[in-house]
Amino acid sequence: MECTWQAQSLCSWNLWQRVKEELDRGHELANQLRRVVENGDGGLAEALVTNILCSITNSLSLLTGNHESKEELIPHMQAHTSSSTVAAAPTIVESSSCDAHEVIKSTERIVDRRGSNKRRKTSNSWTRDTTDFVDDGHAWRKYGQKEIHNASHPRSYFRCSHKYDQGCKATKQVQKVEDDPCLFRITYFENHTCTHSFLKAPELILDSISSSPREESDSKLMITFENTNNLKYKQEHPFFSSYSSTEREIIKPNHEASIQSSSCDYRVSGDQLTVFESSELISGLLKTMEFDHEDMLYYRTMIGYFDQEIFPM
DNA sequence: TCGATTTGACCGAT
DNA sequence: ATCGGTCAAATCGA
Repeated sequence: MECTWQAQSLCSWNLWQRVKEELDRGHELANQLRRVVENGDGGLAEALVTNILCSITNSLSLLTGNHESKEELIPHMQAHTSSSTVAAAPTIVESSSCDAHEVIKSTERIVDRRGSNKRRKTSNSWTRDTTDFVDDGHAWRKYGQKEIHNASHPRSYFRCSHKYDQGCKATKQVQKVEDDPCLFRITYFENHTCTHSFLKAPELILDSISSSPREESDSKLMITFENTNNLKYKQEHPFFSSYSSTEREIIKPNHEASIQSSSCDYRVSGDQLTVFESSELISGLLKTMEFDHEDMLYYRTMIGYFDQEIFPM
């Protein structure tokens, strides 16, 4: 079953603008990353990589209809640009964002503070509704579950696994949506300040899907966001934020690129971005979206930066 | 054995 | 007084 970008109501002009906005942002961030890597600022590079992934994640979320409002997209962290070379970047910073380089001033363990910090403020938080559990690359530890007044579903509480060893303050709450029990509402509080979680994440694999000589002239590139953590459904889910690679290939002009997530595949070919569902690359054709050449260039450039800068040969 | 989850208790905010 | 966020002992499972 195939449908075109224009034919689908979900692919409205506003949606297109938002996807383009995310990809533009990712493109600019990738440019920043290149300059940062050249200057050897590893910390800032890490923050930029995270923001680039936010852009891609948000784009994928928009493309798959897994969104309701812009506020539900993953907010970008504010990467402090100590270097003047990246100061001009038009990075959009959500109100809930926080400094990725923020240093935890005190990691001292508070003894028996149970019940403290109640009714937390909603600032510095963001919500996402999802039907599936897509790993966000962070390690979470469930620390509580509560029946909520006037809610038919309990709320689960998670904290970052590195709360104590690195003082990471990130937490999240997961609760089934009242109107749609198949939907999970995930509310995140505070950004991760841990560095370990950055290394743990599902994999972004640049995977050549064609190896035969015949196909070399028309070689394709697949980028796979693959959850390699074998996470339990009830334990893990959110978004990816880092990666490793098992195979890689430099993107060349006129190549076809595919992106595969745990729930969807995306293929970039010519002026089209094709979306497959449930990782069924061959049989699961669902949506095809038209892009103009400029946008495709942005997308390819961004993918190229991933390969060249994040996965150096 | 050890790390993760469960679940009742605790306690501050409303 | 009630609600909701967190703690921590008990329990589970690899």
